[in-house]
Amino acid sequence: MDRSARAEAGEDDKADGRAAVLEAAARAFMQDGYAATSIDDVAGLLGATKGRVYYYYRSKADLFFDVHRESMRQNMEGAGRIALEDAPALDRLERMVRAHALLMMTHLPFQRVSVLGVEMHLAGSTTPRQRKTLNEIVELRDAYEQRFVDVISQGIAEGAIRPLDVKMVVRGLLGALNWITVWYRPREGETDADRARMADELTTYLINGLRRDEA
Amino acid sequence: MDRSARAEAGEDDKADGRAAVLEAAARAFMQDGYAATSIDDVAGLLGATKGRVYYYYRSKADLFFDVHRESMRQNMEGAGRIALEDAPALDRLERMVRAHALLMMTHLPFQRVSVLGVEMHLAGSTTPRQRKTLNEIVELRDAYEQRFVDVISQGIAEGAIRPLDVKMVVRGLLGALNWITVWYRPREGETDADRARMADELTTYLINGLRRDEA
DNA sequence: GTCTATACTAGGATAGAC
DNA sequence: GTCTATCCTAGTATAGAC
Repeated sequence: MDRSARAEAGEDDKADGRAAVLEAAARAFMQDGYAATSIDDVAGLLGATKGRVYYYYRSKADLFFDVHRESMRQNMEGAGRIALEDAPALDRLERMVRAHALLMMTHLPFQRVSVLGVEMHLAGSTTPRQRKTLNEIVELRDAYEQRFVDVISQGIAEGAIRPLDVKMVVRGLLGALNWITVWYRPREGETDADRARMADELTTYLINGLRRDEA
Repeated sequence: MDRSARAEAGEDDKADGRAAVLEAAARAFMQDGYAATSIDDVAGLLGATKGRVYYYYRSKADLFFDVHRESMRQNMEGAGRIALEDAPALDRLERMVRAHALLMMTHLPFQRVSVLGVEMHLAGSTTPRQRKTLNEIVELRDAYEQRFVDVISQGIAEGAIRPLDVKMVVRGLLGALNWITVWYRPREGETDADRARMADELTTYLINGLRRDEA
């Protein structure tokens, strides 16, 4: 997708190899879960063997972490940044919600793995180095959620959104959206318009519950 | 909790032993995930060894399945049944939503394991017998979701709910509610009232988005 | 960079004593 | 019913050839 952007970067060769491994890992984890996925499975998706995987990543846990980090990056870049634009809060929020919904579908492997949680699979069994990475990821996620909290707070201040428990509502909102990764599977011949329709339907519902009634 | 109800049943001894193992398994799976949980871990929570666990369950997968089945039973019994009562659809729906939210908190170990999914962990590696059980569980879940679909459809017919894509909205609704198992952790000294407040806040938001505007 | 060994361990499952 | 002892496979990670 953003291949052309990186193509001029120079260090493409190494980065591409690594990215390919990461992509394969995301797909494997999505399908079977963390522990049920073997390094052989990941290599298999690449038409390669373990050696390749271990050349780029020193452990399975590191691979897993990187899938999470990448998905957080996608979210921040795709939806989080909208929070900082200059527009009415409710408009921004609506576009953030729609963008997040679409991200869940278009980047399903990464997003599904991320949604199912880090803590779940690596409780305890981490090295200090990995612990640090884990903390970074949690911070990224918190920062992302905070964007939603901020925009909704602004919407309340602007009078477009009724007063409510912002933190609780953000949890509900993101839960509804993240849940997409649980039920969504791309269908044969599905178009962008199909996905847009699903995202719109959800967005309408979730935004509607926030509006200050003015009908 | 429902100890006294079963106390007169007679076959209590065997059932209780089994239930204790199941409870321990739910807690273990919740904490570490399916694959990262060893049978020794489950036994450890009971202050016992493998032997006890294998006496009641023939495999780890069977244990996992039973956690799912139990959580589905809790949902149907606690929230699903409300769908069949005799009252305006929107009233029933509101109570179903609140009940489901509370179930997520009060039965967290079972519910969290269930939410994180069956397919995820046991893709492929199942015996025919287990495959059958798996299908039963999926059917239970579908039947439960259908209750929500039905009630919302009735609400639309009654004119209390605006016309919308019912299936999509149910996915959003249950996603927001199931997500509770991801962020919720019981806090020291937390009361029923605290949990009720959280459930109410979410319920208000999620029901609000469905209402036909009549302000 | 990528492969083919191979070492090493964790953990599911079973047999049989008590 | 519950335990201990044991078998056995799967799968992470590494070493070293190519």
